[in-house]
Amino acid sequence: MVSLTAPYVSGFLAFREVPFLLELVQQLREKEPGLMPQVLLVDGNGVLHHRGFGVACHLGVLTDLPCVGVAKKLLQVDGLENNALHKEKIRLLQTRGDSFPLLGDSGTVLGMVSGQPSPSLSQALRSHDHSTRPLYVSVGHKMSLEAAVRLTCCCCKFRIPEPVRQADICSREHIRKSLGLPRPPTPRSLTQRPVACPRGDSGESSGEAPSPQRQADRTAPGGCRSTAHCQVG
DNA sequence: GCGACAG
DNA sequence: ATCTTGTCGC
Repeated sequence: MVSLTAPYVSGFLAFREVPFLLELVQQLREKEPGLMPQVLLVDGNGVLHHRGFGVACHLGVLTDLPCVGVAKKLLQVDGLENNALHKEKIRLLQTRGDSFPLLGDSGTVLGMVSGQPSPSLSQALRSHDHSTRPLYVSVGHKMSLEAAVRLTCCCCKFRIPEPVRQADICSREHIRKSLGLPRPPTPRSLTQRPVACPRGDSGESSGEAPSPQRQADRTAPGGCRSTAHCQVG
């Protein structure tokens, strides 16, 4: 468990979370090199950012590991808007793996919107609610957007990629056990969790979702939680 | 009051 | 992020 001090400010997520994620990767390098992931799925954006350098880029450069930015909401930058047209494109995504590029005013493809990862989920939501939300995938470091989208999609059992989802679940559980239920008077709890996946030769590559390996949770003023996950191809 | 808002 | 409301599926 760690304690964050920097507040969350849109556009500056990396300054709040990268220090701790980087430390975890470094600890893994020296203590469990065999568990070093080949790629990290980061809960946030890569080049889909105000300055073209989101948290996934930061972590990638500092760790020298391939990174993918996976956001749940569109960061409206470079002219990109979560407007009616955008929503219509999302609505047209029909099957698992369907996606469309996010082309900014600058002419740069900043990322891809990935459709319903789960067939069952998409069908259920489509029949009753068109609000099924996509994932916003962007390049973080050392990987093409196409590969990033494919990898992300392959990690999805449900909407959120399993490495990210498990880190989320585990960190919440950790906080629940150590701090108990959050109380209104006290600062909100915030967590952060990186997940590591073993390389193919380890017993884990049984074709299943990468299991969460490590997590670092931290509480801070204004708490929040973020995750960096790693996944093996 | 309204729009924005990665986590 | 967190919270609330509503709906469907298991």
